[in-house]
Amino acid sequence: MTDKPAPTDDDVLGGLAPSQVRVRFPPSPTGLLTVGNIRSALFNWAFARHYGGKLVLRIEDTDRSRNTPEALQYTLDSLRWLGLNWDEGPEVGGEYGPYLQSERMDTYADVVAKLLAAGKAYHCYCSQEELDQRREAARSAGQHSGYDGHCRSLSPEQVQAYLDEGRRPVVRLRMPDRPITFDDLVRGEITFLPENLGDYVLVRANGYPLYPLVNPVDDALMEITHVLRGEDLLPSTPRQIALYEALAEIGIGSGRTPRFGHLPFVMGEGNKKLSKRDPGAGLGEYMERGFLPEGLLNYLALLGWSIADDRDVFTMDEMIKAFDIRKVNANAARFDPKKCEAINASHMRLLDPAEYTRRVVPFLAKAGVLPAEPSAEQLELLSAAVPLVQERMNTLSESVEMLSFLFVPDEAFSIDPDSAAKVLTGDAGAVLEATTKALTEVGEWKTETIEQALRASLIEGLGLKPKNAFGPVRVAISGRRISPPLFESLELIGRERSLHRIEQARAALPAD
RNA sequence: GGCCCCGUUGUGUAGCGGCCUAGCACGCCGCCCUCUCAAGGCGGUAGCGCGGGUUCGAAUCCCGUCGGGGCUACCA
Repeated sequence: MTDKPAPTDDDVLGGLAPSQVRVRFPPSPTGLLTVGNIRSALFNWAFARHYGGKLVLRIEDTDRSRNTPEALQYTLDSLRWLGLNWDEGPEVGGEYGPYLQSERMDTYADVVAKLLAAGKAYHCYCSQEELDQRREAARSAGQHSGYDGHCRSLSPEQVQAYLDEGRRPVVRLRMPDRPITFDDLVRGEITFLPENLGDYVLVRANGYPLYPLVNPVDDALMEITHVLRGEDLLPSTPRQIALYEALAEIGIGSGRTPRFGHLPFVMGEGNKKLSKRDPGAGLGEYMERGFLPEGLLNYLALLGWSIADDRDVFTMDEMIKAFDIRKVNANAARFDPKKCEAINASHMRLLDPAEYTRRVVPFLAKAGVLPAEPSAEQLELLSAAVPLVQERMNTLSESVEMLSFLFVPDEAFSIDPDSAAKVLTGDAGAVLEATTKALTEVGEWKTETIEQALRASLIEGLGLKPKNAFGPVRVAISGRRISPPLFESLELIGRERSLHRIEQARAALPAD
């Protein structure tokens, strides 16, 4: 039996050699990157790396005031932090530059002139009011509300009349009068009928080029082969295809219409697309909270894609190897902060301890626990402590409160009041007294000997349950009820400081 | 309103006509381990939106329906 043929790479590549793949990520540097943006960037990156093609970073800054140099730099830094490196674009150059649209205005003007000369585009003199009026009329008649083609074939006299009225025209693309069908890489075949595709504006009356013009023009000129982007752009795809075809006919660009793949939305709470103002949407939060780039990326990859049916933690190298745009899901996914953390935590545990140490230093420094450049001793202590906390943390920043008691000088050491109230009650006195005695008598100051001494003294000697025996000691030396393992912690702190802290805690005990 | 996309447990997914009395992960609940918290182990909870077809057989194919979302700018 012959079923439908199994999809092959060639269905995606369409005759291209893998290394000819050129994809792009075109952020508009208007602020921060959102997790949705990042997911798009990630899929493009993984796609390019999978085939050994190129990832182009193009900055879509045609929109005036919203863009600042700082925002651009922040965007670049963010991508670097994530490790989503690009082959062409700002800071790395390339054959197809410039990569900032604001520096390509001459190109757009030139393309528009050619489009106009070839009759692919035309001037439209309709005023906003006239447009609104006719659109409203069409809409209430249950018709499509796109442009009605009013200025498609104006006579020279009519044009002159409009000009005499002082009207300034926009430029519209002449849409073909036939259905436009394309085979979406994630959704399959999609068709739009011509009656729903009005001629759209390429250039504003003030001469300013618009996104629907510059985006496809740059894709054509930069010879982009695959466009992977959010599904919000799906409805504008047939218009872009029409532009590509017009450009091809007048010899601009590669002449090849790229393949499209529309990625599902990343949604937030409720049922709306995650917008940049939603909490949890911006990359900044994740950086500050100490997410690992590989953890965040791994989670984001799971939103619409999966590497296997029984596994969801993987490295970016594994993703590159396995990534397949055809296996991307078409339905919108909700961002789940809990799972994002869980995946990140898995990567935290996977980290080499030395690497964990290196990465956690900035967080300890920021919290004032360590200097920006810790001493050799401090680093040694940190290295010894990392294995104790590594598997207990979801994010790097959480490590701070788990580790600070090791570094804080005695005079600055304090006990969490809540923990003290619950554990350091009057009858903890006996426990601490016995602890002091036992610890004083410990021979070699090692985890094992410490544990032995305390168990003998508190469990066997005082007949306490482990929880009740060690709780007060834990709070006394770490300041919190939740801490790294106790005996190891005692070893790291050293006998002097341990005894000192226990004395402090005894002194602070409520008298009863 | 019009056009388009989407629809498997709470969430993310696996599933591409029989392997599904639907797998995995997160979450949640319980148990074990245990010096706290984690980690780890074991078990549990909960799903194919609905209705028609097609077929010996449908989560899988078709149609309809309902629901959700997007687009509908001289923003990007």
